[in-house]
Amino acid sequence: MNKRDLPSILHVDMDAFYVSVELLDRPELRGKPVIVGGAGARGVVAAASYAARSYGVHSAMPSTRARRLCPDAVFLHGNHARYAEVSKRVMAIFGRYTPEIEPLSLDEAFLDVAGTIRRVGPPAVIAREIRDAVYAEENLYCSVGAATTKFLSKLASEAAKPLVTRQGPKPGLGVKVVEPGTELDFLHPLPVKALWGVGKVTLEKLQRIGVESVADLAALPVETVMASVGKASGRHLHELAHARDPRSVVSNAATKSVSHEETFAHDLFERTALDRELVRMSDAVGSRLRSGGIAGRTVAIKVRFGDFTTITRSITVPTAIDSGSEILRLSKTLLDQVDVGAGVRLLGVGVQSLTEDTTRQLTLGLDTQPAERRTDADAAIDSIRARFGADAIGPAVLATADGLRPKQQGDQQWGPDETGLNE
DNA sequence: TCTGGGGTCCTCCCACAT
DNA sequence: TCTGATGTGGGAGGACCC
Repeated sequence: MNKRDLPSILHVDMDAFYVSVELLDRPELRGKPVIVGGAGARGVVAAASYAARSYGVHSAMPSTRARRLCPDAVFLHGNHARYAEVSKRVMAIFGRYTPEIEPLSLDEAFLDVAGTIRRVGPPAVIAREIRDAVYAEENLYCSVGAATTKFLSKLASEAAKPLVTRQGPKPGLGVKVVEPGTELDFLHPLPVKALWGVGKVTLEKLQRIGVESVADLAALPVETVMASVGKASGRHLHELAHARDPRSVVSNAATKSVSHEETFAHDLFERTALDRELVRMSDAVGSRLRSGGIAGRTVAIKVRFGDFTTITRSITVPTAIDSGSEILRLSKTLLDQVDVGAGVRLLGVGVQSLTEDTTRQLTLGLDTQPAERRTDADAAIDSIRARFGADAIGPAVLATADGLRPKQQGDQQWGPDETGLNE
């Protein structure tokens, strides 16, 4: 039997992951509406407990709106490092069943268990065992979908989730298997929005040609769909609507970009203030590149103004860089081209066109400091941070006002916190 | 309603080389 | 030598995902 005759692709999705991890440390909040996210005026909801969801609160919702919908909700700032640590242990549990793991985020992953069936049993049994193991070892629930393709398994895990009702949450299936031969019966009644890649804009385009359900989309000629939403998306969505998805589970996918961006509690108008933020962000991006053993040739900045219009500017250099000072210099050059007089709401720095070759760094004729010395300096910074912690050393320009702590991933994941919560 | 952060992928446009 | 077609890479913006 061909291995794809079995629903051997699993999608495992942790239930309300961030909130559930918080509840491990604060069991007194169980059953209550709890929201993890930015509590400030510009914050958003990262995760909501099922009790909070029954008030209509959902992730990506502005925190101000969530507070209006659910005034009694407990807001927690969140702890990215803690979630990453728990996630690592959960992924290790998956690893006992298959080496073919493709994490999508901290709280979900695809697993290819075709090679596990002989040892453990059919995919439904493997899914149940994984779910039980995660609960037994981490006291966390997850939902598991199993199907012959990636996107069907993802939809299946969604179907296995707890139900949100006005009366409160109801337990879900926990495990949902889409048996081969029943794919279209499962898929076609779903709203077209359920397809991966259909967001607000694409949904509106599809609705204009009369598409509401996946079945509607499948019934159209592919040319009609392509004319509506574009060639690549149209062909892709039409294939998905027929349950065709040849993508396989990719473990160890290479990172394609590293970036750091931040929304400020209040718009910044002064170039000096923006330059200080660039120093922090460039330092953070460089540090993350070096810790991952990668470097990149394209440096990009992102600027969002007070009216929410957003621009990006980028520059590509001949040789890959991973040094904070190099990234800073290029990002400053890019910011020079932007009129920031209108006030900046968000600033970001990123590096793309990544490669693992970090052996050579050139000065590119733009710097007065020899590249070799700068690379040595970066190495020294990295080793001091590794030994004494992230606060131990940092750019001198930041030392007076904000201490030395460099920006780290997840520091301000869900918007600026100006409320003093969790202080 | 008033919109975070970190990513990936797609599309369009332009410049340049062949 | 000039011109158009074509391919490619960079830059920018946008949609979408968690």
